[in-house]
Amino acid sequence: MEQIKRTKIVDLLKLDPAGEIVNVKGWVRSKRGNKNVSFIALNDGSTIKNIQIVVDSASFDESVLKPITTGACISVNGALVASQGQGQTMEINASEIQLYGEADPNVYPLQKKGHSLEFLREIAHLRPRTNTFSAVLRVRHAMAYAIHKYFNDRGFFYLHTPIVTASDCEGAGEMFQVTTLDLNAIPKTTEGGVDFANDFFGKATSLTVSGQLEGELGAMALGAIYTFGPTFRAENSNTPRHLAEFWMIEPEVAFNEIVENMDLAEDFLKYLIQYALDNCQDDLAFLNEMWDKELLERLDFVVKNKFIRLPYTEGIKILEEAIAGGHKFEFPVSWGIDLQSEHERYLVEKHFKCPVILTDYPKEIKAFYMKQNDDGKTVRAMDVLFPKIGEIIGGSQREEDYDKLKTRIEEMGIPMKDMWWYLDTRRFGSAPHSGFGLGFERLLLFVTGMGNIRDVIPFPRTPNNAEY
RNA sequence: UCUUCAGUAGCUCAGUUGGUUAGAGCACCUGACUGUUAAUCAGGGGGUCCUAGGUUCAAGUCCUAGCUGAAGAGCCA
Repeated sequence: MEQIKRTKIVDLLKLDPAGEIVNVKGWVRSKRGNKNVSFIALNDGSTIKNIQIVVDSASFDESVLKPITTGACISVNGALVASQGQGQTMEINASEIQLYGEADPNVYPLQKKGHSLEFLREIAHLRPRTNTFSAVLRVRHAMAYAIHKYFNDRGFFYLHTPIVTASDCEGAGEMFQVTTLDLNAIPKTTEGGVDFANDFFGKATSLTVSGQLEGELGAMALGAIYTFGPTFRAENSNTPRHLAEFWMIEPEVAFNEIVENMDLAEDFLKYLIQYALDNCQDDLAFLNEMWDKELLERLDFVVKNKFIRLPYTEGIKILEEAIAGGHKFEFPVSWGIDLQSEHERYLVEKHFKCPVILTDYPKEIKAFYMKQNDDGKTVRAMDVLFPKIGEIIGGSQREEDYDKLKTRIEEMGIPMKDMWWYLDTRRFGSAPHSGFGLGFERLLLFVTGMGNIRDVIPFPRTPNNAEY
């Protein structure tokens, strides 16, 4: 086969189809035709679009064409010409075809017809070859890039916080233990507990549930930082919105107060969504057509409208008025409750029909590190609530006062021995600062319109599932 | 973890108040067709009805337990 430099399909489609000889390599999506001519829809992952390969049967031996089935990988040399057919502007008249790898149709699980997402989850090693997952994964990449670009352009520094952590008080849920101890012969202390003195780190360690506390250390030196890495929660959560391993973005900014934190969160989300609209048109158009007919409309709406900013106390009033007006909730509403999903959904989807930033929650239902308001009852928390997916961002202004923070830690029974380094930020050169956490896969749920979080990460980790 | 629903061909599903040999579409194989668009047309092969018990003359269908998946809830991002 003649050696010609390969052109990706995404680049090919920008060329003038004037008969230039090109090479494409990719995976066969379908082959159809008659005894005179065959049409191969070829995809190489560079775009959701296929290139049509036209094969004149007279020019090729049947033994060459037969193994070219759905899923096979081939390399094609041929002339890039304007298409005679209706469905595409250009196509390649094949002159040479090389088979890289066949895909026995009797056992290859992907067909040219559609599959259920549940079935595709069982073949996570092959599902990136489908239109839906390749589109989702390209959008995922674009969002990861846009996140780095957003922060870099604004002078934030990317801080790498540890994945293995010794603090068990990050306060965000159950943790996975990390150990090299022999689980069949666990050493015990004289009191009967596990003796971690001989463990790898000499103490109990876990996988991180949040990089926030370390992020604060960075912000108090570099001014503005963000983290973007994997986090782990050993919660037995079986929902379309939870993963045991997921990626989180956590910006932290010195001197920002709660309003500036809200400004940052809103601007950041709108930037990312606009970036997707500008750079992932083909993939979003496909997802809109295939899975969620209101996707583009919804993305456009979020970019164009101001988020509602609402104190928790006002939110409770609205919910109480709704009840007075005859609306039925499963859970009761009163000041001090943690809002249930149905309450958040009412505010976002029924009352405002717009993203909502809820602020100033009762301190009892929020984490120890949030800055206490002067009313003595609430803290400067902010949750960004989105239609369809609920809480997409959780954040706050942090308590910068050493004594107030220490008191709160004691009140909540958090072991002080693990917190000394965190408290040092308030002992030495403390300053107001704020930050938030954005769940990367929750963002992707919203941007792609997919309904289940297991379908926006290549290899989902959920309770009872760590295949691949 | 709780509640609800589901599990029948490779995939998506139908299968009546329990009643002959369990069906369809797609996929696959064979053939037809001079340019198709998830091509079309004709024919063919393909089943541990999730598993284990139970009720019954008779179970894909009813009951019990388990396994798996999904949706809702809790927790949260």
